[in-house]
Amino acid sequence: MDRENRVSITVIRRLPKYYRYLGDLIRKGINRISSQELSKLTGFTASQIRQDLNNFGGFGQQGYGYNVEELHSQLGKILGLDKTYNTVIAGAGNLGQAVANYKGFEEAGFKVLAMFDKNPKFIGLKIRDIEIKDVDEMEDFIKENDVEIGIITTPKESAQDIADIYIKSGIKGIWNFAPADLKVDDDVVIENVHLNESLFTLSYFLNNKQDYVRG
Amino acid sequence: MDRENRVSITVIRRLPKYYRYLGDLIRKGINRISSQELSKLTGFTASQIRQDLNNFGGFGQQGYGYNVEELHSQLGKILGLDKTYNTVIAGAGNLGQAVANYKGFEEAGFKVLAMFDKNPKFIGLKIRDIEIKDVDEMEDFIKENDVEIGIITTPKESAQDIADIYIKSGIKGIWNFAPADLKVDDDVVIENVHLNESLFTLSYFLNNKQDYVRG
DNA sequence: TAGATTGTTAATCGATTAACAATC
DNA sequence: TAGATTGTTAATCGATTAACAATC
Repeated sequence: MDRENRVSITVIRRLPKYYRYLGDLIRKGINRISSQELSKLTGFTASQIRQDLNNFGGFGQQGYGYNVEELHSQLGKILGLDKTYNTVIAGAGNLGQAVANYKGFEEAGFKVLAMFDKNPKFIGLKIRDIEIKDVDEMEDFIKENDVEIGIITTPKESAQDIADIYIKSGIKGIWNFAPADLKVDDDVVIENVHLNESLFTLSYFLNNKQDYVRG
Repeated sequence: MDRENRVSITVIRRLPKYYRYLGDLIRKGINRISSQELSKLTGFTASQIRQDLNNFGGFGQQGYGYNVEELHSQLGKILGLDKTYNTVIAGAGNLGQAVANYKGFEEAGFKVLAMFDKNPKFIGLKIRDIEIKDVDEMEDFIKENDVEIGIITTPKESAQDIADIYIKSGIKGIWNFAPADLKVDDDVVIENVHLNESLFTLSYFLNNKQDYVRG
């Protein structure tokens, strides 16, 4: 797949939502769904859903719809959730601990091997069975343990330094919670969780909801 | 501003980023910036930046650019950051504690008055000076304390119940961290932070980066 | 004034919606 | 078979980019 036919980011960002609802349906024992029913669940139009899915193949069947389990599994593969990833967390404060404690990530295949911090009060502690180590050991640890994803839950002042260590260590995917835009090599993927921006957006809509309600 | 000329959500979601960079510039003592320089910082095109800002007024000056402090202040007003908000957090686990501990939110005007949980092991504890109370007291507390924003950091199973209490108590803005889409009245604004979806998106791009790099 | 840069219109591009033939 | 629903093309809509006159 070259640039010409790569799938747009807006489509990709809808896939996890399909995946989540399909997982819910499996748990409810439902094994068939139409684009129209999926539309009701997700809020995307049926047309959009069919378009989105057809970027990756014809998963449906005319007159029937989609097999829930099959589609869930296909989307899992597309999203790369059919394998496991070794991750580390830099920043052992509450946010780092929250991520480390969240079992949903491990169930989805994202295993936190270790956490790192520079504050001695954290070093040596354990979150579940995950040890908090000195950040000075991070580079070696990543190289020795096949770590693919680096998570950043430090204050923004340290975020770029951590990113630099991650990249030097060979990490290609960074999940960044610090409110900063990190500079990284072209072949490194960054996904930002900018909580400030999210909160400020809420604030905007709270103050302007009359313009958007029933619009 | 009616439906016809309301500003699109894609524009709104860029505003916090402008706001953040302008704050950085103020701290650096820079008091003037052109759309082109702001483009370099943010990654949006200069044309887009001028279009975005002109949705709200002509903040610039031909031949000069934008006054940093003035633009920052205007964007702050637009985003509703020129006032303060009372908030509460439902869910006193790590994520709730992380939000409660994050001083950046308070500096931006979002004050956490209390946290609520149903687990007795949390009730009575304090995060900074924020008390964790029994969720049964939540409705009364919200009504008595002018709470405008409700934050949800519970597991997904409780999220809808919490949202229902929030709405019953008169809250109009919900910041939801649970991996669920909440059903709320039309006049209630929800901003979701879906960490799963973010992580899965990272996973997709990590597995398909060859298609997107240098694209 | 001359140079710079905005505000704004027009052109382009991309994403969403509508429609329907294909087909299970 | 008849009914249902996909896959896919065409039409529409909206967002981004380009261009330039206005103006500081």
